[in-house]
Amino acid sequence: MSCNTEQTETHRYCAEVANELESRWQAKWAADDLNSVGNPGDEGFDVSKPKFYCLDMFPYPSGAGLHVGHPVGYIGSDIISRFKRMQGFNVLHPMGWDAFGLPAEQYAIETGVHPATTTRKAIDTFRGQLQRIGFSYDWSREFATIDPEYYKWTQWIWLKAYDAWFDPKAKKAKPIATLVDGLHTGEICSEDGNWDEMSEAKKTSYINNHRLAYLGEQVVNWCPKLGTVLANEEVIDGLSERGGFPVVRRPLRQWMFRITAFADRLLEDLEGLDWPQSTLRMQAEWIGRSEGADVDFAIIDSDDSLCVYTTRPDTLFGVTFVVLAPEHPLIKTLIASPPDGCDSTALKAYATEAKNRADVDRMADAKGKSGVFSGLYATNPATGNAIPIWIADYVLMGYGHGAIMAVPAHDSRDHAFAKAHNIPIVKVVEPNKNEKVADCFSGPGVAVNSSSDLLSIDGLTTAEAQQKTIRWLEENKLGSAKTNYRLRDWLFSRQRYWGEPFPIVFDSEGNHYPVGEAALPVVLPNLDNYTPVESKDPTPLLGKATDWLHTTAGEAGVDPDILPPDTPVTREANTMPGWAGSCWYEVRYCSSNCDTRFVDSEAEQYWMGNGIDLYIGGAEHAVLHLLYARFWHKMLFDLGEVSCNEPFQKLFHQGLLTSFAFQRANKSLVPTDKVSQQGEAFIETDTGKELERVIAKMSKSLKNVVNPDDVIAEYGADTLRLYEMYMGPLEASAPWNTRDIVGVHRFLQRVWRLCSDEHTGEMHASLQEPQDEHVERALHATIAKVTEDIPKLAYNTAIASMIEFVNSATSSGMVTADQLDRFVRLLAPFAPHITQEIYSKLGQQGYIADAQWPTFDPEQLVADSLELPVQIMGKVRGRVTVPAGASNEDVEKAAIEDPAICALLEGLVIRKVIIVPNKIINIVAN
RNA sequence: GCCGAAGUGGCGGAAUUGGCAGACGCGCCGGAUUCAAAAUCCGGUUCCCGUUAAGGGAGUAUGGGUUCGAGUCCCAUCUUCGGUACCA
Repeated sequence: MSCNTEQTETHRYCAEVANELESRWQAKWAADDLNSVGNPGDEGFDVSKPKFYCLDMFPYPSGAGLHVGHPVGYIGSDIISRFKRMQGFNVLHPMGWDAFGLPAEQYAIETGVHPATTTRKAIDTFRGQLQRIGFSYDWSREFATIDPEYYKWTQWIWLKAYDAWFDPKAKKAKPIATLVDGLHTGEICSEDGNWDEMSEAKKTSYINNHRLAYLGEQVVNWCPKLGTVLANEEVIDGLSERGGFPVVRRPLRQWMFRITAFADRLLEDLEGLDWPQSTLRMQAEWIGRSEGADVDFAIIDSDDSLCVYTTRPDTLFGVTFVVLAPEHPLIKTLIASPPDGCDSTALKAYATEAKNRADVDRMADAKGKSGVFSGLYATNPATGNAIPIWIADYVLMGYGHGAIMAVPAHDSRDHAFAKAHNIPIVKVVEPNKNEKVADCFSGPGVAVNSSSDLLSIDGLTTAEAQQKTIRWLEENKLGSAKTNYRLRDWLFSRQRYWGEPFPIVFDSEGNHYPVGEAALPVVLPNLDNYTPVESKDPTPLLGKATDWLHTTAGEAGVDPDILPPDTPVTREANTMPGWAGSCWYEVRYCSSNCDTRFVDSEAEQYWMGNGIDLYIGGAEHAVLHLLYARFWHKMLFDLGEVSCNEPFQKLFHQGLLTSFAFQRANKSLVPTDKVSQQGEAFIETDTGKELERVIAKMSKSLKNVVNPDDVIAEYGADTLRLYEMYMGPLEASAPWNTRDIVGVHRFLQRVWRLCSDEHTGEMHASLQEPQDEHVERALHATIAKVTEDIPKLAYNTAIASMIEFVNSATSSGMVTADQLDRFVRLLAPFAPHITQEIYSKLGQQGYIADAQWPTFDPEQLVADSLELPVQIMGKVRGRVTVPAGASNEDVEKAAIEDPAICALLEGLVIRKVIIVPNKIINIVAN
């Protein structure tokens, strides 16, 4: 791509020219703080202007640096940010770093270098790469989640949650003091008896059990290899999401978030968000609200009863057995004193095995439906029949009550179990007519065989039967309506090193006390050795920092009114998970440098009003990050700390950038550097065998990663930006194809040539000539198209229309300076550097980023005459030209009288003529 | 298994509410320029038939349907990708 070899075309736009002018302008923009936006109250900040907060999901800076897939979304957000700014918005467009978390720590363990060092280095690399692409980020707002000035406030927010409870009546979070007050005045009734008569210890425990951030004993996913517990969301098929190591389940005391209290609001508030449908659905399914009933089953020959949850109370008459999860508390009793018919040895073996089995094994025989009979029977409350109680691992302890009523005729899992263990199957729902039915019908229908002395629901539809059954259950104190959620409380402790420490300490009796605000941040201590403690028992890594760990209440900053300063205390040795920092970063950007509060209120109200206007990021965060961040935001909103209920008003997922990869006949993949092309065929260098070219993710192992630095060196950043946006729709994934880049590069060359002479570098004299009407019309059409496409993020078609304009303007050879000026403004959001250069060459002062967005005249879009296709029986047979605004009669006349059409119509009878104004004419004739 | 999205030339992809399928780019073919090449510029490029041309036919995963007219709407099937996995 060298352009200096040829004397005559020294001034052609090429890599050297692009790189020179791009670096020059970037330096100038940085020196002038072009992209610093300021806040309300700052000098020169015009609050009357509308705001546009456009946020990218901040990256996790890895040692490998950026590849070309990373900037796709960033370019997309940069274009609309620049566009909005030119339209007169105050635009907030920040960037920062999500820098705590497992990958950095794993990398540090491998290299032996402290994660702070490697992470800071990775951040510098990322920043440098991003800056070279020419984004309009306000870098003055940059921060990393590992900055103590930032995680101070992460800890502060956690303390807010620690110091809050969820009022179920008001359906909102409130300070914990309101709970204490309410209990004291009797406004709130404690389930544990009269508040004022409770012991101090009991009161404390009650309060602790109502905090939004609470210490809970949970069966956790412990990963011995990673040396940490993981959230349910971080475990996939029984293996850790990161690393793919086995995960076992064991009980542990951990910090939890009461996210389930917000389940309803997290679900309901999805409505009204401008998000991709698929993501809304995924969130809703993750929350998994279901409506049904709790039903009590009395155990025969016992005073105990069993509570089960069902979504199909209408099938109560079809319950032929009850199943308990292997972890169900009743099983301990069973093993201790086994009833007749109970093989306690088998039961014990089954329960123990199921408990210790990783979920992956448990699921491996999902179809198998193993189980043991308990020896006990329960009474079906509707029929009075005795039904057996079984223990089986297809019932999970973590959902409902860890026990189910089994309806084998109408639930496929119960059906499989009943078949395997010879349990009767009783049909109680008749499908609606004309409905295809498998041997186990689980849809709604009409109740049958559902009558007894106690209750009758025969003939009722499923919905009616459910209502009647629930009413009956409630009247007879046998159960009640119940709503359940799949969502569980959020496990928030990790045993790893590289995370935010919890601002909390324990006394010798294990009571916990918050660190006072003045003592924040609780700084992560330095460790010489952060290799995880690989063990059967969870052991936090910070336990090794003994000097830090053992301290006094005063030293730690605990309020002396709560605990005397000289009390020896132990710090919490767990750290927060990688998600913590990204739960509120969008708020911090409003005033990144504020050191008196987690965010400046005025700035927050201005920028976050109605939420972030556009949030762009990968679909892989559809559930976890977005759910967690919404939860934190709602908590802060309830507590009056932020001004809106939902942080992300509009969400957009950019597509995945894929790359070519090469596959052997056995589907194994070959690294790209071991492949050579011979004609149409791709050959593996080592074996000489032919390979198939397929599309795959970019990955180091496949050696199909493309580095943006290389692309910029060869074509310039403007070309990279244009190419990535021109590949296809922003939301679609597309394969990177180096060969195609030259297309948009040529486009920029033509833009350059439109302005100046390639031989002399001088501006074209013709720029002064009178304007060409066709070029002017084409320009208006292009302005209209681009203005319409950018808000839709339809950048590929916007670029196509600009290419069309340049092509037609080039061939006409008649472009004025004024037209060129308007055109480069149009192109500026996409290619900010070359357009800035031309803008300046045209004699404009200042920066194109601050220029006004060009406007178009709708009248210029209307042509004088139209060429319309004429169809006969739906096939295009000719075309006629009619003046714009011609009446339907005139158009029909023109079509029928057209000689070519006339000839084809010979011998046919015209039945009908359909005219779609300005579109088409169709003649129905036979 | 269930849920969701998608399937258009050699390739990436265009195509308001049903209205000229293949915009734009790549690649390829031809031409100009050049001693030559690269670069650039101009023209062509869905497939099939037609020596060329005029012209004709087929065509948006597959098979049906609705309509004057279907890439777009309806039904069934296939394939790919994403999510989810005993949630009672």
